[in-house]
Amino acid sequence: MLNESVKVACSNCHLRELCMPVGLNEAEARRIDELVAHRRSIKRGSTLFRNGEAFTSLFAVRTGFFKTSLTTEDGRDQVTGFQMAGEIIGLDGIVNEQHTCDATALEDAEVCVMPFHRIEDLSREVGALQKHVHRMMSREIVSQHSVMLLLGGMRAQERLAAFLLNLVQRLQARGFSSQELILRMTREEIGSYLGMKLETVSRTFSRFADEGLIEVKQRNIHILDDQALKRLVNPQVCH
Amino acid sequence: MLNESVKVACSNCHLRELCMPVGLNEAEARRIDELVAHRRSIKRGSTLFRNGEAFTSLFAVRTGFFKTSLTTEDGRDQVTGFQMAGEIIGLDGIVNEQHTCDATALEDAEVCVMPFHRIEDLSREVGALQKHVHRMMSREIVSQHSVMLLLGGMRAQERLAAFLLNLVQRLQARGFSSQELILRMTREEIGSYLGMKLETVSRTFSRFADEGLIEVKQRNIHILDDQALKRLVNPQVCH
DNA sequence: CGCGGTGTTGAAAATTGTCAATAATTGTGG
DNA sequence: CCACAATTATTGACAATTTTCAACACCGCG
Repeated sequence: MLNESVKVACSNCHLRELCMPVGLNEAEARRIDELVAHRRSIKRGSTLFRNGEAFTSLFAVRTGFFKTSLTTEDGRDQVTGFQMAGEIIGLDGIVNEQHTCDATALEDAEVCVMPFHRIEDLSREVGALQKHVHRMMSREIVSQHSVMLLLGGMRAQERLAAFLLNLVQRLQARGFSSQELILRMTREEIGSYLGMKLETVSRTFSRFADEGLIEVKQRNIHILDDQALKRLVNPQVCH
Repeated sequence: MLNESVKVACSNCHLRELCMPVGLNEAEARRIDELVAHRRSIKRGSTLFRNGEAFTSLFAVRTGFFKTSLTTEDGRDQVTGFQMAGEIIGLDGIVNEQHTCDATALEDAEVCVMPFHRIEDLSREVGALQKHVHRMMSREIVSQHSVMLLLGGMRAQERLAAFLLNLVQRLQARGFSSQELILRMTREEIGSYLGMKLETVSRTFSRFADEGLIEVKQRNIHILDDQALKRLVNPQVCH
């Protein structure tokens, strides 16, 4: 018979390698379980938080798929990331104790709610957690550097190829196929993230399909030639 | 009579509001002083660290001006940021204990070297430091979101306007003029950061000058109409 | 004074965006 | 369950923006 506290325990969670530190002893693992206050369900299309809301917690995605996005005063919006199971949302809110973007569920989702004061308290005592928090934030910074590389220096084809490869790589780390993927976002959202218009995204998909690199059936993508995609991203290194 | 330990004390540093937590009591302030192992001078054009080097320390810029940049296998490079006095360099290295970019001095510079293990040890004891580290990293993440907005959705004019406004705003926070600035970087480096070619940067400067928004004399920029620049970045909000 | 790095400018080419029409798909309410 | 509306996706033609290539000017420094 399971009670609630067992149900939300990180120590039993199949995602723990993704969102929690590794190599904890049993006592530490038990304390880590206290981090998650509760779970929260978010329906597709609704938001986990919005720009301007008070920041209190980080969120670990348990199931589902999110986007984070900014909306400027003049109505443009920019998708800043897509998050899948095991990834952490909300780091932007720490600096001013206020969220600076919207986090929207692209399919029905569930997150673990981790009050940040608990994370801070506990990471003062559990060195592995402290290290983990630092690494999480640093990883975010590094991965945004890659996005800058993508947005700053690449053409539409290269961007989309890099995007697809990044998605399958993350899906593969979660036990999914490295050839098949279902896009949870629209062409417009992909375009926003990649700095191109939805029509260009669509055309580039079609072009990849024409060239036999992928098969596209709406949001289902079948990767036929991942080597060719990799060569697109990194033209020089063509074996 | 000053000894070395006084000389490198953060508590006496005029930049401490920029790079250190505020509201410390005296005992805490004394401990913070231990963070800085020493100072290091970097000549213009040489690097503070390079991609692949072991990460051991964060660096606070004391004087001078840096860029951070990535170089891809196929030789493209992307400037990921410019750092001035009081700003922190090296957060990218935390995740894999290895730097993932190059940090190059654009003018003769001096940095405070803060071994990261000391930061971690001390932030376990001094809550204000822990908070400060978290806020620094979160701030970096948020400001990169703005860069994504810039690279993803803006045209050349808007990008350059936003870039200039960001620079003067940071300079102003350091007590410099909000109309005059000297660019420490080449047009090519600006272009890399903003995702455009150096020729486009040059043309856009000339266009701003033609329209009376700025005066350009090589790397000296005089901002004549900051309101117009702001309107360029945020077209809708035109008062 | 000349040299190398840096910056400017022009003209043509390439890429991407815009606008518009149409198709496919999904969700909703009868 | 079907039909309709709304959303999402594809494609074409044309326009706008940016890049590329090239020539030349400028500056600082030995």
